[in-house]
Amino acid sequence: MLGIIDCNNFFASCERCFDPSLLGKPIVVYSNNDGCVIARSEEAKALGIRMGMPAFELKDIVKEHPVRMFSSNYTLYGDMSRRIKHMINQFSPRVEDYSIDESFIDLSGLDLINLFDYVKNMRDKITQDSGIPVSIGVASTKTLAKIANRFSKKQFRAVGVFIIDTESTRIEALKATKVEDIWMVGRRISSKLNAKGIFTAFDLSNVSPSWARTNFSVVLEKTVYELQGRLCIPLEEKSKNKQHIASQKSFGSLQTELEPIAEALANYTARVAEKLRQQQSVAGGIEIWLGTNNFSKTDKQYFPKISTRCDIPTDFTPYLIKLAMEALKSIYKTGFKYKRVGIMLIDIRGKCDGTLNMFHSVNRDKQDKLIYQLDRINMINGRDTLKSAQQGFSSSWKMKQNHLSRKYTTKLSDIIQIS
DNA sequence: TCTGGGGTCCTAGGACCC
DNA sequence: TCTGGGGTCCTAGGACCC
Repeated sequence: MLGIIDCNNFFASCERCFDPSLLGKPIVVYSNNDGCVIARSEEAKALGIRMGMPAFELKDIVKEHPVRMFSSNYTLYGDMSRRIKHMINQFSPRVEDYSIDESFIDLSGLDLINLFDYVKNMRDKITQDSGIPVSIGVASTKTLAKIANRFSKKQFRAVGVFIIDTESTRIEALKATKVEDIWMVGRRISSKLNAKGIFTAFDLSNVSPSWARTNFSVVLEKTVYELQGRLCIPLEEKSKNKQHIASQKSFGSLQTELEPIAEALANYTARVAEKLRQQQSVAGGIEIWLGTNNFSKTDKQYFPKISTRCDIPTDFTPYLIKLAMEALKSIYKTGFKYKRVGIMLIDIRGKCDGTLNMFHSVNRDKQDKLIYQLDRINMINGRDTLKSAQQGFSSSWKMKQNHLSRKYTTKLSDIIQIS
């Protein structure tokens, strides 16, 4: 058996955790730029606030009801996530870190008679000790465990645990689940399934896996097997290194000049390079893109993209920034109102198996020592204490965060930065 | 006026090899 | 008039996840 532990309304719960006056109140957490809703408390859901709802559509609801709004505070959520994962590790030797608010756990070897007690205790303890309510679904496959988790939230909220451990429970759960609510079945696939007369998870569990593969994909084939109780998607304990590392953000206001866009891009490049070094990799190239506001009906649209290669695979921020600046200049054109810029590191590989260029004489040791000291200084003193001049000091491009909460759980230097 | 950001895997088609 | 068969690698786009 395996389980999935999922934090309820995670971002909203994190905000509430540090402000008891928010108990029982509708809370929403906004995306970057305070653009749209990405998390809601139960009370907010009850008011009809939908996931992804643009902020301006909330205006009327907010007038009528005291909705508390928050800009997303990933420093806080990331740290809470780290704490909860630490607790989860006390309950199972094998854990897969699946997302910021979800973990799969191996529950094999537990006597079935005690399974419920064990999981229930785990759920209560984590909820109590972290201050974030969690729900646990348990079954023989990941796909079924996800369905069990939905049940634990919907039908068995007070308990917070649901286990699919008998054939009759499995069938009952599948019959009560629509295809669009199955993990790995999105909007496109579910509407195609509906057109073929398949509406519930139970319907889908009765098709032949090879039919699913022929008519859809190997992904849906695995889903069918997993609904039948046959494990196809194993637990992955070791988190793999990223193959792409990207950063893109919408500007706080539309930009027309090159300079602020270049400054923003230099900052995003510094971020992705930092992440690259954290996983001890180097990148063989970069991809840069630029975009106008695609929601606008009147603005001229322009979405250029370009990729370039490094002379030798590298993790050296100044070099990557230089490359990014050259790429940006080659796609930037005047006469457009730009909404976002982004960078992706591509062709990522381990630092040690990076290829050398026999015609290139860069002193890598020197670069490594320099960037190591930069990372060290920034870790101790706070992000961007030491940075590239190209990253600049202007703020015209920076995102809107008008409802940001405190970084309650992390270092002083971070807290000082927001004030 | 105002609509997020960061990922993965799979597949089809093109370009190339012998 | 009639022109093979078996591969690999790369890329772009689609679908999905949180």
